[in-house]
Amino acid sequence: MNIGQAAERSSVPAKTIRYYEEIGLIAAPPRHVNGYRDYDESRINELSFLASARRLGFSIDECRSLLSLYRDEHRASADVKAIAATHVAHIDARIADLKAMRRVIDSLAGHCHGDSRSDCSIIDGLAARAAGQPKEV
Amino acid sequence: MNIGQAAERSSVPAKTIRYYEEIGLIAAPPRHVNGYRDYDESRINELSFLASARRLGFSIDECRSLLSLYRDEHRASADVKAIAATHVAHIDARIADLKAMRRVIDSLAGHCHGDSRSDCSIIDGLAARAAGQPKEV
DNA sequence: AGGTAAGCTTGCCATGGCGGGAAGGTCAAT
DNA sequence: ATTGACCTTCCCGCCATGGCAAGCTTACCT
Repeated sequence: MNIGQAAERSSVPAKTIRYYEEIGLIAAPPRHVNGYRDYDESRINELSFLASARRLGFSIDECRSLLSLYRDEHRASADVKAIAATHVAHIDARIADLKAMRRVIDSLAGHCHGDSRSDCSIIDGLAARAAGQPKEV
Repeated sequence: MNIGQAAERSSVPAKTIRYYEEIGLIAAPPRHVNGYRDYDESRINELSFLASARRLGFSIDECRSLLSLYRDEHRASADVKAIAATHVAHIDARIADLKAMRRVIDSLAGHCHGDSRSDCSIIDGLAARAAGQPKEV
Protein backbone atom coordinates (compact mmCIF):
# COMPACT_ATOMS: atom_id res chain seq x y z
CA MET A 1 0.00 0.00 0.00
CA ASN A 2 1.34 3.45 -0.92
CA ILE A 3 1.81 6.20 1.59
CA GLY A 4 -1.28 8.11 0.49
CA GLN A 5 -3.64 5.28 1.30
CA ALA A 6 -1.72 4.52 4.48
CA ALA A 7 -2.22 8.13 5.47
CA GLU A 8 -5.93 7.99 4.79
CA ARG A 9 -6.48 4.72 6.59
CA SER A 10 -4.40 5.64 9.63
CA SER A 11 -5.48 9.28 9.84
CA VAL A 12 -1.81 10.23 9.88
CA PRO A 13 -0.81 12.67 7.11
CA ALA A 14 1.77 11.34 4.65
CA LYS A 15 4.15 14.09 5.64
CA THR A 16 3.87 13.04 9.26
CA ILE A 17 4.39 9.37 8.42
CA ARG A 18 7.67 10.22 6.74
CA TYR A 19 8.60 12.34 9.73
CA TYR A 20 7.87 9.48 12.13
CA GLU A 21 10.07 7.26 10.02
CA GLU A 22 12.84 9.85 10.00
CA ILE A 23 12.92 10.17 13.78
CA GLY A 24 12.77 6.41 14.18
CA LEU A 25 9.33 6.32 15.73
CA ILE A 26 8.25 3.74 13.19
CA ALA A 27 10.50 1.44 11.22
CA ALA A 28 11.25 2.25 7.61
CA PRO A 29 8.89 0.20 5.45
CA PRO A 30 10.09 -1.82 2.45
CA ARG A 31 10.06 -0.07 -0.91
CA HIS A 32 8.49 -1.02 -4.21
CA VAL A 33 10.81 -1.31 -7.19
CA ASN A 34 9.98 2.27 -8.04
CA GLY A 35 11.12 3.47 -4.63
CA TYR A 36 7.63 4.00 -3.19
CA ARG A 37 7.14 3.04 0.44
CA ASP A 38 4.98 -0.04 0.95
CA TYR A 39 2.79 -0.30 4.05
CA ASP A 40 1.14 -3.46 5.28
CA GLU A 41 -1.68 -3.91 7.77
CA SER A 42 0.52 -4.12 10.82
CA ARG A 43 2.14 -0.81 9.97
CA ILE A 44 -1.26 0.76 9.41
CA ASN A 45 -2.22 -0.47 12.86
CA GLU A 46 0.86 1.09 14.38
CA LEU A 47 0.18 4.38 12.66
CA SER A 48 -3.43 4.34 13.77
CA PHE A 49 -2.28 3.57 17.29
CA LEU A 50 0.01 6.57 17.10
CA ALA A 51 -2.77 8.76 15.80
CA SER A 52 -4.89 7.82 18.81
CA ALA A 53 -2.11 8.40 21.28
CA ARG A 54 -1.22 11.75 19.75
CA ARG A 55 -4.88 12.82 19.82
CA LEU A 56 -4.85 12.08 23.54
CA GLY A 57 -1.95 14.44 23.94
CA PHE A 58 0.88 11.95 24.48
CA SER A 59 4.23 13.39 23.43
CA ILE A 60 6.28 11.79 20.71
CA ASP A 61 8.57 10.32 23.35
CA GLU A 62 5.66 8.88 25.27
CA CYS A 63 4.34 7.49 22.01
CA ARG A 64 7.68 5.86 21.44
CA SER A 65 7.35 4.06 24.76
CA LEU A 66 3.70 3.22 24.26
CA LEU A 67 4.39 1.83 20.82
CA SER A 68 7.16 -0.40 22.05
CA LEU A 69 4.83 -1.69 24.75
CA TYR A 70 2.12 -2.16 22.14
CA ARG A 71 4.53 -4.31 20.14
CA ASP A 72 5.73 -6.24 23.17
CA GLU A 73 3.60 -9.25 23.96
CA HIS A 74 5.39 -9.65 27.26
CA ARG A 75 4.81 -6.12 28.46
CA ALA A 76 3.69 -5.37 31.99
CA SER A 77 0.47 -3.39 32.01
CA ALA A 78 1.92 -1.48 34.96
CA ASP A 79 4.42 0.15 32.58
CA VAL A 80 1.62 1.32 30.35
CA LYS A 81 -0.37 2.61 33.28
CA ALA A 82 2.65 4.52 34.58
CA ILE A 83 3.04 6.39 31.31
CA ALA A 84 -0.65 7.20 31.30
CA ALA A 85 -0.48 8.41 34.88
CA THR A 86 2.45 10.69 34.14
CA HIS A 87 0.65 12.13 31.18
CA VAL A 88 -2.55 12.67 33.15
CA ALA A 89 -0.51 14.53 35.73
CA HIS A 90 0.83 16.82 33.02
CA ILE A 91 -2.66 17.38 31.72
CA ASP A 92 -3.90 18.24 35.19
CA ALA A 93 -1.04 20.64 35.73
CA ARG A 94 -1.77 22.32 32.42
CA ILE A 95 -5.46 22.58 33.28
CA ALA A 96 -4.59 24.11 36.64
CA ASP A 97 -2.34 26.66 34.92
CA LEU A 98 -5.04 27.59 32.47
CA LYS A 99 -7.65 27.89 35.19
CA ALA A 100 -5.33 30.13 37.20
CA MET A 101 -4.85 32.37 34.17
CA ARG A 102 -8.56 32.40 33.61
CA ARG A 103 -9.27 33.40 37.19
CA VAL A 104 -6.85 36.31 37.05
CA ILE A 105 -8.15 37.56 33.72
CA ASP A 106 -11.72 37.27 34.96
CA SER A 107 -10.92 39.26 38.04
CA LEU A 108 -9.24 41.94 35.97
CA ALA A 109 -12.05 42.05 33.43
CA GLY A 110 -14.74 42.11 36.07
CA HIS A 111 -14.14 45.77 36.80
CA CYS A 112 -13.61 46.84 33.20
CA HIS A 113 -16.46 48.97 31.88
CA GLY A 114 -15.96 47.70 28.36
CA ASP A 115 -17.17 50.90 26.78
CA SER A 116 -15.68 53.93 25.05
CA ARG A 117 -14.02 55.23 28.20
CA SER A 118 -10.28 54.84 28.40
CA ASP A 119 -9.77 53.76 32.00
CA CYS A 120 -9.52 50.02 32.09
CA SER A 121 -8.96 47.69 35.00
CA ILE A 122 -7.39 45.12 32.70
CA ILE A 123 -4.69 47.48 31.49
CA ASP A 124 -4.21 48.77 35.01
CA GLY A 125 -4.07 45.27 36.38
CA LEU A 126 -1.45 44.17 33.89
CA ALA A 127 0.63 47.23 34.67
CA ALA A 128 0.19 46.76 38.42
CA ARG A 129 0.93 43.07 38.40
CA ALA A 130 3.99 43.97 36.41
CA ALA A 131 5.10 46.54 38.94
CA GLY A 132 4.56 44.15 41.80
CA GLN A 133 6.27 41.15 40.26
CA PRO A 134 9.96 41.74 40.93
CA LYS A 135 9.42 42.15 44.66
CA GLU A 136 6.58 39.70 45.25
CA VAL A 137 8.19 36.83 43.40
CA MET B 1 20.05 51.24 32.10
CA ASN B 2 21.72 48.26 30.46
CA ILE B 3 19.79 45.26 29.20
CA GLY B 4 20.80 43.06 32.12
CA GLN B 5 19.22 45.29 34.70
CA ALA B 6 16.23 45.88 32.45
CA ALA B 7 15.81 42.12 32.26
CA GLU B 8 15.96 41.75 36.00
CA ARG B 9 13.58 44.58 36.74
CA SER B 10 11.03 43.58 34.11
CA SER B 11 11.30 39.82 34.59
CA VAL B 12 11.88 39.49 30.86
CA PRO B 13 15.15 37.69 29.96
CA ALA B 14 17.64 39.78 28.02
CA LYS B 15 17.43 37.37 25.11
CA THR B 16 13.69 37.80 24.98
CA ILE B 17 13.95 41.58 25.16
CA ARG B 18 16.17 41.56 22.10
CA TYR B 19 13.73 39.23 20.40
CA TYR B 20 10.81 41.55 21.18
CA GLU B 21 12.78 44.38 19.67
CA GLU B 22 13.59 42.33 16.59
CA ILE B 23 9.95 41.49 15.88
CA GLY B 24 8.90 45.07 16.52
CA LEU B 25 6.92 44.32 19.66
CA ILE B 26 8.84 47.04 21.48
CA ALA B 27 10.67 49.96 19.91
CA ALA B 28 14.44 49.82 19.61
CA PRO B 29 15.90 51.75 22.53
CA PRO B 30 18.65 54.35 22.10
CA ARG B 31 22.23 53.14 22.41
CA HIS B 32 25.06 54.29 24.59
CA VAL B 33 28.26 55.42 22.85
CA ASN B 34 29.60 51.90 23.33
CA GLY B 35 26.64 50.39 21.50
CA TYR B 36 24.86 49.09 24.59
CA ARG B 37 21.07 49.40 24.63
CA ASP B 38 19.76 51.98 27.08
CA TYR B 39 16.40 51.41 28.78
CA ASP B 40 14.46 54.04 30.68
CA GLU B 41 11.59 53.64 33.13
CA SER B 42 8.85 53.75 30.53
CA ARG B 43 10.44 50.91 28.61
CA ILE B 44 10.83 48.91 31.78
CA ASN B 45 7.13 49.43 32.38
CA GLU B 46 6.29 48.20 28.91
CA LEU B 47 8.47 45.13 29.36
CA SER B 48 6.90 44.40 32.74
CA PHE B 49 3.48 44.83 31.18
CA LEU B 50 4.45 42.31 28.51
CA ALA B 51 5.75 39.89 31.13
CA SER B 52 2.39 40.01 32.88
CA ALA B 53 0.41 39.57 29.71
CA ARG B 54 2.58 36.67 28.56
CA ARG B 55 2.25 35.00 31.94
CA LEU B 56 -1.50 35.17 31.50
CA GLY B 57 -1.16 33.32 28.23
CA PHE B 58 -1.77 36.16 25.79
CA SER B 59 -0.12 35.48 22.44
CA ILE B 60 2.54 37.77 21.09
CA ASP B 61 0.02 39.25 18.69
CA GLU B 62 -2.46 39.87 21.48
CA CYS B 63 0.36 41.45 23.45
CA ARG B 64 1.05 43.69 20.51
CA SER B 65 -2.53 44.92 20.59
CA LEU B 66 -2.65 45.18 24.36
CA LEU B 67 0.56 47.15 24.40
CA SER B 68 -0.68 49.62 21.83
CA LEU B 69 -3.83 50.07 23.91
CA TYR B 70 -1.69 50.46 27.02
CA ARG B 71 0.19 53.24 25.29
CA ASP B 72 -2.96 54.89 23.95
CA GLU B 73 -4.50 57.36 26.38
CA HIS B 74 -7.57 57.57 24.16
CA ARG B 75 -8.23 53.84 24.04
CA ALA B 76 -11.70 52.42 24.49
CA SER B 77 -11.76 49.93 27.33
CA ALA B 78 -14.14 47.87 25.19
CA ASP B 79 -11.25 47.07 22.87
CA VAL B 80 -9.20 45.76 25.77
CA LYS B 81 -12.10 43.75 27.09
CA ALA B 82 -12.68 42.22 23.65
CA ILE B 83 -9.11 40.94 23.48
CA ALA B 84 -9.42 39.52 26.97
CA ALA B 85 -12.71 37.85 26.09
CA THR B 86 -11.24 36.24 22.99
CA HIS B 87 -8.32 34.97 24.99
CA VAL B 88 -10.54 33.58 27.73
CA ALA B 89 -12.51 31.75 25.07
CA HIS B 90 -9.30 30.16 23.81
CA ILE B 91 -8.34 29.19 27.33
CA ASP B 92 -11.74 27.62 27.89
CA ALA B 93 -11.51 25.70 24.65
CA ARG B 94 -8.07 24.44 25.59
CA ILE B 95 -9.31 23.40 29.02
CA ALA B 96 -12.21 21.57 27.45
CA ASP B 97 -9.83 19.74 25.11
CA LEU B 98 -7.58 18.74 27.97
CA LYS B 99 -10.50 17.58 30.07
CA ALA B 100 -11.79 15.49 27.19
CA MET B 101 -8.38 13.86 26.83
CA ARG B 102 -8.28 13.25 30.53
CA ARG B 103 -11.70 11.63 30.54
CA VAL B 104 -10.75 9.25 27.76
CA ILE B 105 -7.44 8.30 29.36
CA ASP B 106 -9.14 7.80 32.69
CA SER B 107 -11.73 5.52 31.15
CA LEU B 108 -9.01 3.51 29.43
CA ALA B 109 -6.88 3.31 32.53
CA GLY B 110 -9.77 2.40 34.76
CA HIS B 111 -9.79 -1.17 33.51
CA CYS B 112 -6.02 -1.58 33.39
CA HIS B 113 -4.72 -3.93 36.05
CA GLY B 114 -1.43 -2.09 36.27
CA ASP B 115 0.53 -5.17 37.24
CA SER B 116 2.90 -7.61 35.59
CA ARG B 117 0.26 -9.09 33.30
CA SER B 118 0.46 -8.09 29.67
CA ASP B 119 -3.18 -7.51 28.82
CA CYS B 120 -3.89 -3.82 29.09
CA SER B 121 -7.05 -1.89 28.46
CA ILE B 122 -5.05 1.23 27.64
CA ILE B 123 -3.12 -0.44 24.84
CA ASP B 124 -6.29 -2.15 23.66
CA GLY B 125 -8.21 1.08 23.84
CA LEU B 126 -5.64 2.97 21.81
CA ALA B 127 -5.63 0.23 19.21
CA ALA B 128 -9.42 0.04 19.15
CA ARG B 129 -9.95 3.76 18.98
CA ALA B 130 -7.48 3.69 16.16
CA ALA B 131 -9.38 1.01 14.33
CA GLY B 132 -12.65 2.81 14.84
CA GLN B 133 -11.48 6.25 13.84
CA PRO B 134 -11.60 6.20 10.03
CA LYS B 135 -15.26 5.14 9.97
CA GLU B 136 -16.62 6.94 13.01
CA VAL B 137 -15.09 10.31 12.22
C1' DA C 1 49.70 48.66 33.95
C1' DG C 2 47.92 44.19 33.61
C1' DG C 3 44.76 40.48 34.49
C1' DT C 4 40.34 38.71 34.80
C1' DA C 5 35.60 38.40 35.37
C1' DA C 6 31.30 40.11 34.13
C1' DG C 7 28.41 42.14 30.88
C1' DC C 8 27.30 43.61 26.25
C1' DT C 9 27.15 42.92 21.00
C1' DT C 10 25.89 40.01 16.89
C1' DG C 11 24.97 35.68 14.93
C1' DC C 12 23.80 30.93 14.26
C1' DC C 13 21.73 26.34 15.84
C1' DA C 14 18.15 23.74 18.51
C1' DT C 15 13.71 22.77 20.34
C1' DG C 16 8.37 20.08 18.91
C1' DG C 17 5.75 18.48 15.52
C1' DC C 18 4.89 19.01 11.85
C1' DG C 19 3.14 22.02 7.08
C1' DG C 20 4.35 24.11 2.60
C1' DG C 21 6.45 24.02 -1.48
C1' DA C 22 10.16 23.08 -5.04
C1' DA C 23 12.24 19.94 -8.34
C1' DG C 24 11.93 15.77 -10.20
C1' DG C 25 10.50 10.59 -11.07
C1' DT C 26 6.26 7.26 -11.76
C1' DC C 27 1.84 5.57 -12.82
C1' DA C 28 -2.93 5.22 -14.76
C1' DA C 29 -6.08 6.86 -17.94
C1' DT C 30 -7.26 9.31 -21.97
C1' DA D 1 1.55 11.64 -26.11
C1' DT D 2 -0.13 14.13 -22.61
C1' DT D 3 -2.41 15.15 -18.68
C1' DG D 4 -2.96 14.77 -13.70
C1' DA D 5 -2.33 12.44 -9.55
C1' DC D 6 0.87 10.36 -6.89
C1' DC D 7 5.46 9.50 -5.10
C1' DT D 8 10.51 10.87 -3.90
C1' DT D 9 14.01 14.01 -1.46
C1' DC D 10 15.24 18.46 0.23
C1' DC D 11 15.00 22.69 2.56
C1' DC D 12 12.52 26.51 4.87
C1' DG D 13 9.13 28.27 8.26
C1' DC D 14 6.50 28.31 12.44
C1' DC D 15 6.64 30.16 18.00
C1' DA D 16 9.13 31.92 21.71
C1' DT D 17 12.67 31.45 23.28
C1' DG D 18 17.50 28.97 25.20
C1' DG D 19 22.25 27.98 24.35
C1' DC D 20 26.54 28.79 22.66
C1' DA D 21 30.44 31.28 20.32
C1' DA D 22 33.48 35.08 19.03
C1' DG D 23 34.60 39.46 19.96
C1' DC D 24 33.78 43.92 22.27
C1' DT D 25 33.59 47.09 26.83
C1' DT D 26 33.59 47.86 31.52
C1' DA D 27 34.75 47.28 36.33
C1' DC D 28 37.57 45.85 39.70
C1' DC D 29 41.86 43.90 42.01
C1' DT D 30 46.60 43.69 42.46
